[in-house]
Amino acid sequence: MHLSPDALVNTLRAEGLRITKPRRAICEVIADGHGNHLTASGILQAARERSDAKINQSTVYRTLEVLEEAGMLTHGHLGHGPSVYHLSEEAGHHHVICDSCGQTVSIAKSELVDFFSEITSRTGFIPDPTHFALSGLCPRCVPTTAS
Amino acid sequence: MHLSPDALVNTLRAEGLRITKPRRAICEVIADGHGNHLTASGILQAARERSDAKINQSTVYRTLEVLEEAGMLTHGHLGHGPSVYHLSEEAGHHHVICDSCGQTVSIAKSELVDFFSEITSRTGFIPDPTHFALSGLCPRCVPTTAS
DNA sequence: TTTCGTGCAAATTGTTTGCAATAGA
DNA sequence: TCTATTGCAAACAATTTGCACGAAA
Repeated sequence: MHLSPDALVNTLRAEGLRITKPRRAICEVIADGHGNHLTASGILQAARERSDAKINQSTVYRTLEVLEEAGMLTHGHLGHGPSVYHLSEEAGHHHVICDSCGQTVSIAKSELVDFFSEITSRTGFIPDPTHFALSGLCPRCVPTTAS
Repeated sequence: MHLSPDALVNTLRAEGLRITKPRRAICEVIADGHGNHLTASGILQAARERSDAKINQSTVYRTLEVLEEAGMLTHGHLGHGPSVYHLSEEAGHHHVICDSCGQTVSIAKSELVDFFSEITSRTGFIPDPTHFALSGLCPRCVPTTAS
């Protein structure tokens, strides 16, 4: 179901890029993090743990960039804080994040098609659901809005 | 139609806060920027131009914070780059931003109610349309998607 | 062997904070 | 007066960049 690290690595190879230890480790972390919203620093940490190579933060950013250009990876913004990354394959959902507690929930892209087609017909824009989060308040954080 | 600077200033006063030259200038800039997406540094620049007082960036941030707490101001994130600010009054719209050229378009909140109520019934989340941007591609930047 | 990719350190950008001086109420 | 607010400078967090070395192809 989920992409294997090799799929990522092979894509890089197919692009004529070199496969290095840091890149391999980063690919593994990303492939492993299925469904999770990984941050650059989280990826760095995890990559360091699983590789004996010395890995630098800038290498992580550069590799993420390369993977994004290859179309394998997508990043999004969940409000404040660092960007989050996940496989493009798994990007078929919309993030909803709680302003108050940070909890996130996903909504399948298929449930948004009506909304998106409406936006397109109204504005001409073609929405990219992989890149934006919808903020709001989760049930737990909704104030007992009396006052 | 649009809020006057005095409305902002008076709100601050009503909260027991002091009215200083920097604050007044910042309120003027915000009230004037109706509909625009102001950034902190843009506000600083404009405030400096219209006031003889020396205004510091940190004062801008602190004043924006105070105005947000007072419910007058809202900030949002349009993907990369700095946060954008506008009057809460004018926040009844959704931002759509082009990933490629940065052009933004607004969609009235009223056109999103169906979508939002669907999200609420599905997830329990209450969306806050003032805080998120929807990214995508504008008509001009849509590739002649043949391949 | 030839470049591409790396680590490192320093630069950038956006934002926040500590603190002593200042100026609203 | 009295304390909220300010300017300043320094701290911070996320990300980017220049550069010489090291290692994939």
